[in-house]
Amino acid sequence: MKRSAIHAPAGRQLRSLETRAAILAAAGRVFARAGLAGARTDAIAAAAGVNKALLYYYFESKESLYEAVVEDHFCEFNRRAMEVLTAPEPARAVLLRYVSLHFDFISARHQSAPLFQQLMMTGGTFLERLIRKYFAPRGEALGRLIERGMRSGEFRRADPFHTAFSIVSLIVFYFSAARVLQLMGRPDAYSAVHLKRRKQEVLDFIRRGLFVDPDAPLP
Amino acid sequence: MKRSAIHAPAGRQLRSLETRAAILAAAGRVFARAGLAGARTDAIAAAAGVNKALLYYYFESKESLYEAVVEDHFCEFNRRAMEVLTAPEPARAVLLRYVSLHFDFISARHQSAPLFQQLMMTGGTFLERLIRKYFAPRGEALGRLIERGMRSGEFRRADPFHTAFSIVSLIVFYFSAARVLQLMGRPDAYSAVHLKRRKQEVLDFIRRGLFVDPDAPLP
DNA sequence: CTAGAATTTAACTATCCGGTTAGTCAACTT
DNA sequence: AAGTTGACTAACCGGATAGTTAAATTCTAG
Repeated sequence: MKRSAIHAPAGRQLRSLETRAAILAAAGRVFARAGLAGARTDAIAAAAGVNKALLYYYFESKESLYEAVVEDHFCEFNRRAMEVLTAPEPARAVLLRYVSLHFDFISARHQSAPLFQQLMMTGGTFLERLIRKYFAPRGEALGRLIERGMRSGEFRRADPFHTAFSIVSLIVFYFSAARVLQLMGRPDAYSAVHLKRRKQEVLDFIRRGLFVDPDAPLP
Repeated sequence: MKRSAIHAPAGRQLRSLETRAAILAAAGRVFARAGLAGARTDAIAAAAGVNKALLYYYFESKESLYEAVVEDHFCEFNRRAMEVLTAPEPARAVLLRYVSLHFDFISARHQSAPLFQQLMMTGGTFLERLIRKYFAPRGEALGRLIERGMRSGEFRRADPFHTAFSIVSLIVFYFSAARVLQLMGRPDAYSAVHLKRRKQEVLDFIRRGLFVDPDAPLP
């Protein structure tokens, strides 16, 4: 009997999905380290523990593999981000929760930051598609949240777009510079202690920089 | 008669310097767009309007050409930065001037941000050397300035290292994301109008986020 | 158990690209 | 004027690398 689509995959089918996932994970690691141009397909295959030809069985080309890796990433993040950003609560609380989410998401996946950084410089139609599908909606939602906070008097008046940008900068840049930090004698940027401290600093800086009454407790 | 060293170069010598500079400039453009791995030596030669073999006449390898480009860049910036950072004036004023300098430096050279971004992910001994020579001294000078401001009561108390990091984030990230901005319908991130507005936002955000009395005029 | 589809592999190929070579030409030197 | 040197180029080389092929293996349906 042919296994129907509603059943959980098992046997060969499951194995195949696992292989695919292993390739994606390995590709993520390699692309994060070396970038699209610098990554070697042989290295990806080796890291996944499979033959190189398998890459081309599951994916069309090196580039489409790269795209799958990246899309995977942003898809999940955006789902969670949009949920948080559109919550009908005071803008201050929502913003801080969003910052926390974004920070934790990157913290939990060491490939996230380098992948994102590489991505921003690729250009081309793929980046364009990603932006339309993920960045733009999220950026606009964040912008609307900030505007709402300004109207309600929670945030000081400023350009919402640039404010959103500044917030993202504070979150993301730390991770982009992790390698530099390492060579500057801070080898464990991703350790729990340092992550906690950095997150606190970011939250404080944003509170101070944006909130009308930074020290008021959240409702 | 052999031309003595004190004379300005002329003739063949001058021409040679110009060629070298043309190669460096072209390489800067190509590396900024494509990264070290993505750049093609043929493309660099074509952009410089010279034969590819000339690259190897003036530089040892693609990589050493890349290093020359990058070092050139940071050398000049650091000279100016250290000057500003060590000025014996109120920390508030010095900090804002430093932010302004850094922002303007990147603004004036479109390759600066992508080059820097690429660099941060290369790793290896070259990055290590650059960090020791430029990043670390500058970072420490900035840290000391911030500590001074905290001691004098101009800045709120916080971790000086992370504070420095946040400040740099706010300055740099905007330029790193210029391509993304372009695809999000803000095509002219480097236009005078937008630069001015961004700079103002950064300065405001830093004042609010760090200064004890953000609205006090500078002495 | 077996036919045959799905999955995996070793070995191969075409192309790209960093780097080299051998030599030309114009500018300096004497 | 003759010789020397520095700047530059056309043409080439070979190793690296993305991508292919055809055969082997594994799994499942019947």
